[in-house]
Amino acid sequence: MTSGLRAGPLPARRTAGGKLLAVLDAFTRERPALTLSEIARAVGVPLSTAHRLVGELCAWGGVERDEDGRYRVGLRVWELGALAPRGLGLREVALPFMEDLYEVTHENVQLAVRDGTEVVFVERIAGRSAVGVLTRVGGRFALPPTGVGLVLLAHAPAEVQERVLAEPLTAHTRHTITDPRRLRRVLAEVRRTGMAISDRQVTEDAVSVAAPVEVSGAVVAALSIVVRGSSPAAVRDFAPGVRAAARGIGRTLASPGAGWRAP
Amino acid sequence: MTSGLRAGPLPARRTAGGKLLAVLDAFTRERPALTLSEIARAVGVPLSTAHRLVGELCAWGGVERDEDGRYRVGLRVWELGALAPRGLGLREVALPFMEDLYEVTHENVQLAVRDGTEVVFVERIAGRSAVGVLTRVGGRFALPPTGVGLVLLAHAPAEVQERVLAEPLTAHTRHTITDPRRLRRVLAEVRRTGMAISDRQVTEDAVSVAAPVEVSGAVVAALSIVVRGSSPAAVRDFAPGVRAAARGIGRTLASPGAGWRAP
DNA sequence: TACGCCACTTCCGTGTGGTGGAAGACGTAT
DNA sequence: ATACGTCTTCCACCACACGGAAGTGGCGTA
Repeated sequence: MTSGLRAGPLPARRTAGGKLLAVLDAFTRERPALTLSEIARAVGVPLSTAHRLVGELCAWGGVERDEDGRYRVGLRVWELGALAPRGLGLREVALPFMEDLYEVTHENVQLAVRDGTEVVFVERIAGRSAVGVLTRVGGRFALPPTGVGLVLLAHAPAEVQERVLAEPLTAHTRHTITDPRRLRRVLAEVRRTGMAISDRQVTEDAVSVAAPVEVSGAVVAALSIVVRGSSPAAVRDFAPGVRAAARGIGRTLASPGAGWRAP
Repeated sequence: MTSGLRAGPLPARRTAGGKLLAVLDAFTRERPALTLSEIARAVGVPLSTAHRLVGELCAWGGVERDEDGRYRVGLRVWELGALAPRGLGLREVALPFMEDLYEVTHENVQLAVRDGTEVVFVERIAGRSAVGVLTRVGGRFALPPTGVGLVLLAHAPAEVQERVLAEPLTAHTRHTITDPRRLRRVLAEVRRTGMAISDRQVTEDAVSVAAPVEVSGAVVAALSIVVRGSSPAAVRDFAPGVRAAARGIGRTLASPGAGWRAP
């Protein structure tokens, strides 16, 4: 294989197209509605340039204007996103299995994929009685502290693992693993057992158990259950169910020639 | 208000950014995976130009490469789409109401918004026993023949209604309304009764009843139930439930300062 | 092994269209 | 009235997007 076009780091050059995409990047979960001036500031271009960029996106449907004159992400982007195999495609296959799991446990059920050195949550079923979790559909989080993240990291390319292990591990609670050597041992354990347990690494009262979704040997996603608890024992009983559901999703993805391959 | 930046028709000029967006447009539900050559052909640019455009999108995360070397819509687009208020935002609010409706009826429940002169389906709950429908989440359809479309069209700006009425109405079945004057009368009826019934206008065996989702007087979406049947009587009993659920969604959208305004 | 074909990748000189300063319109607070 | 902030339009300059051409690698055929 040649060097090829792979997902790289951030767009370095300030090209015309890069700026257009930078405009979209300006929208976040915290700031989903922006004025033109805010966009110009975020992208780092003069107002007139931002005006032209936004005009282009607006004509295409990538951003929409509400009646306050502020801009929001447009329907066209959502529509395109529905074509992303790791987004809606994955969700559609996984949802029935997740619902079964929720029916049995009535706890939070989460589905996530890896993007670079982060988890992206693709779907979540949350009960009212279930423990509150920080994550949202479409949201990101660091890999090491989450159950799904441990699974995805354990089966990630060595290069990704080293990149994560090289940087300091931020502690969210006093149970968060911050020692790289300990994390290495945990990852080996995850590979050996085919599941991961995150014990109060994200919040003080939540424990999760996660399992890999495999398609022809490659781990493409991870499924987990999050419960209130203070030790791995809180989720042990759920492990077989999570693993079974994850395998079911993987099997369904592999079967119907829906073009599912590893990223 | 000045002329301002509003969503316009297709991007006319072949600008740098326009081509970048055109690359994304090349992906459809029918062709969700494309080779570089296919993209170049679809966009109408030389291979070398396509290569650069795709490289830029790839670095950003807008497209991803599977191991066959083909390109697919990337996770970043899906993630951004999750910020679209009329996409995931709407879905999150509406889903509980839709599930309630499904629980009671066990028929297809659909949520849609209008984009230009088409409906875009935002969410759908389908039972196994329910009648088969053509629509998918993220899919588009003409306004006049569908229940949700009638509702959205009836409450659309006059300019949009005239644009739809000016063009010939394509018949999907022998029940599809093709006479503009009759459509006008139906739309008036929809406004008067606060609901729409589509009687076998899309397929020969399906009838649907739809109701508007209103936020502070503006219709932002439409909710419907689709059942097997051969006359409006098949859905009459469901109408109150659909209207109630639609009102519930509208109320929830309006309440929590989640920034919901008319498009 | 040699050849042809196809899909992809890289390079670089040309000229097109992206750029951003400036000026004006509009609304709102002082 | 005056000042400020936001948005919109215009246009001359020159960076950088463009695409032809040449090179690479894989695969099937002879």
